[in-house]
Amino acid sequence: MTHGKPRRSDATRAAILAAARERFGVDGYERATIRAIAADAGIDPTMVMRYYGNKEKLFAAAADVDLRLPDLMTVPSDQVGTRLAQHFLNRWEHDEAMAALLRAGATNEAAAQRMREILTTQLVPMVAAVCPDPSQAPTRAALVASQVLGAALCRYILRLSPLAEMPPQDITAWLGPTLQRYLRRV
Amino acid sequence: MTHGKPRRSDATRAAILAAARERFGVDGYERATIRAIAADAGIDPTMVMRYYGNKEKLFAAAADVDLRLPDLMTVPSDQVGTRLAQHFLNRWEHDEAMAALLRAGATNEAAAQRMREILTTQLVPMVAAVCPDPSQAPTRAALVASQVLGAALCRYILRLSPLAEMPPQDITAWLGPTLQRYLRRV
DNA sequence: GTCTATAATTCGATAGAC
DNA sequence: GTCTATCGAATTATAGAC
Repeated sequence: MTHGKPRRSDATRAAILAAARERFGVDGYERATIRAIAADAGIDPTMVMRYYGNKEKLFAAAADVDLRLPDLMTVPSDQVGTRLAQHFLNRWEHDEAMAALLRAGATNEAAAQRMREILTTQLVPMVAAVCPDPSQAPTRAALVASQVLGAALCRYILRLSPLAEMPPQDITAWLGPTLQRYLRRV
Repeated sequence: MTHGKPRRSDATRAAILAAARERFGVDGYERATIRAIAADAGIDPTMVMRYYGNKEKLFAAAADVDLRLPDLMTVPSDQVGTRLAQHFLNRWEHDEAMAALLRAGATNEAAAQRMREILTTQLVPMVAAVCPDPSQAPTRAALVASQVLGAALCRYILRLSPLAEMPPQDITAWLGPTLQRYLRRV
């Protein structure tokens, strides 16, 4: 969301956001401190407050994730499950904001609210486009979320063996048929 | 684990544990305070420290959960998935310690360690008893955990609609085939 | 824009009277 | 066993000098 004129201190703001995503992702909302985030970003803690107002707004900015869901209409209908599993695995591996949101959502109501919004506004419409009966989209999307978030929880947060060490393609092979069923089963 | 002689203040200890399970379950590890737990139990905060030493030990006592897994050997092999889904739904609905452990495990390393122990010592052996190749038990158990924990996360922690409001039997009907595949698919 | 100093809370934990 | 009082540390957030 680029405004008309880029501010001079956008680099500093970006450094703060990167540090915030990492800290919120590793420590969760409560234990991630403004001080630690500022230290990681190499600036003064006061600057964080100046730029983002308070801790809650900083988190909202750090956890403003876009699932970047693919267009499943171009995928053969018997492969949408595997394709979606691939996509989510890739997103989790490369975007720290995903872990930040998940970890914080477990203990912080505002973060949980944001997760519900993201799932409702991004995942549900995509599911509605590929599932047999669009009126079932919220239910099917919630089931997809339950498996995707559960796998991410076990792999990235709890670091449960052997799920934490498995190659992404192995996980995709297991989760693909599950998501396929949640998306398409009549 | 009843010792030889029951102590006089076991009622107080039990009240503390019940309050701790609720607070840890609702607030997570960091935001659940000794003061709030003591207030819920109707006693002095000092007593909590006296009985349990410190916050970490109190949580360990509150989150000492037993999955009470059923003996799936007595269940027809094509129904183990549904039977297991039923069991977990029932456990989540009736034991606050389950939510306490899940919520805390997301932000507290000690709690995550306890979850790994519980899954390794309780779930893996059960899976080994019913899956085709026992050497795959850790992998299959982790997949079962990913779906069960993910569903619990969405339903009880994030309160994601419509999963949060669905009747348990509807959820069982969806998750049963998934768990069946994770347990038995060759 | 940047930093020092500090206000205002809150928490876990302890000492000690009774 | 129970409670009062409090310590010491950590946190978010603000005020204000430069």
